[in-house]
Amino acid sequence: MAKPSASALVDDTAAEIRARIMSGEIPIGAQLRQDDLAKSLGISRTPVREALRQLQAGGLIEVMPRRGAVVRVPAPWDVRETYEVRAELEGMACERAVSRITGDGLRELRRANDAVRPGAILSAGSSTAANDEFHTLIHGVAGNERLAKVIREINEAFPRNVSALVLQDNPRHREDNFHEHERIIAALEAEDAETARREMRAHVLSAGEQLARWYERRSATVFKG
Amino acid sequence: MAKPSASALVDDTAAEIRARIMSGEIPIGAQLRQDDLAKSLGISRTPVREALRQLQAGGLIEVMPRRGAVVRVPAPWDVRETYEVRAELEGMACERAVSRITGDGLRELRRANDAVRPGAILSAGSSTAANDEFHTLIHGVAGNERLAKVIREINEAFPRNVSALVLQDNPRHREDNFHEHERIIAALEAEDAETARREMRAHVLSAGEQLARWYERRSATVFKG
DNA sequence: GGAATAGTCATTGGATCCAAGGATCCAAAG
DNA sequence: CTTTGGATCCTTGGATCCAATGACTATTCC
Repeated sequence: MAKPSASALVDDTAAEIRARIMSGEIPIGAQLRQDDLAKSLGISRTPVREALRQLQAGGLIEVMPRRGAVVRVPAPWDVRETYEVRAELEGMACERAVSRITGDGLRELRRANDAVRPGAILSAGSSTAANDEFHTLIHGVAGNERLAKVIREINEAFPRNVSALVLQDNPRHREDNFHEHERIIAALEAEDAETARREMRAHVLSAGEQLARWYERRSATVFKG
Repeated sequence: MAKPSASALVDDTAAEIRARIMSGEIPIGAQLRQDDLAKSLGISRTPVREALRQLQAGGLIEVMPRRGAVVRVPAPWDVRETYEVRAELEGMACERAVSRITGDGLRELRRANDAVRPGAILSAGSSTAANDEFHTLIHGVAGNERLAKVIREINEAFPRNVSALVLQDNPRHREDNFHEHERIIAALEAEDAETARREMRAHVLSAGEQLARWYERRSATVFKG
């Protein structure tokens, strides 16, 4: 799928702003003033505006007419709904991967997952990186570009650093994560499509539930002050 | 899900251009010059540019840097991939609808489908309209906003008038369509989630196959001259 | 006569300019 | 002291201007 890439500058700008939000450098709920971003990137407001519109289409930010843009604060129910959809799609990808994956593919999955085995020393963010890699590998094997694209777009709806926090703060979740991945690999190896789909689905739903709980706790804290 | 709606003008512009493409007024493969669109809409090029970028994000058009935008010509394999994803999501929606649909909901579905029963007199485009309504009703009942949104976005990737042509030119397909809908309604009424999902999945896949074949015939014709 | 190159043209991309609208702050009145 | 009304300011949205680049054409050389 050849990316037409309308304009290098606008796309780069969008990518840069997205990265800053994903990394938490621009926090959830923060105001995004076009002039600030433009000066911070050394360009004029025009490409910034278009980039913001692109991010809005992805759902990462909200733009109120004449009132500016803010990084969207996901509601817990929205996180749950989104992860239900993602779970379905990742399950589909995993099922499709069963008949397509090779021995090399399985080895790669194991390697990606071993990086986060219980007891491993992890730098900040590396556990989400490994997690992302695991899923991306499966999307690649699934052999459906559109499917991969839709999942990617869904994942861009929420800041990535939050998922990192969820994993970092809870060794228990990290361990669960690891074992869920192991079960998925086992199902792929056994060529059990039904189980592969079910395990992946459960895995994503569980991750979504953790994320939704994190946002619930966050909003409770914010409301109290 | 409150739509932030960044700017009325840009969104309206995007909607207008999208409508023109969907209706076939702007044909597949046509060049889209910003200046023409701007003059045709009585506005400046700025909102047109942003609207085009929005349409590009949806995949309806392709923008090559410095070379302008064209209405994307979907490749048959792309149609098939996309409809596989859509089939999965519509199946999910249908499964979820089983436990949520009411008697009134079932009646509405029957009414929407009866409009296209074999032998009914149909005006141009009304069969796709009825088809769209049938699916939209189910999305509403499924009770997952994000799911409905993702399906909507996927549907916006291909011009709508082509689907209309596919149905209009083939009474046989229209009839098949009607019976597939009937089976889906029956499964919903019987509260058989598994069957509802399977029937909807098959229904969407079949529609996708027809659409892909249409594009195959089209490209064959074009290449011959 | 054909091909290559240079020059012109058309169209997009980015910057700047101007208008419009909402928020905030201050003052005045109840 | 509180509330309401107005004025000012800040930020975004749309229009216009200028630069950059790819396409088309004509001319010249082989």
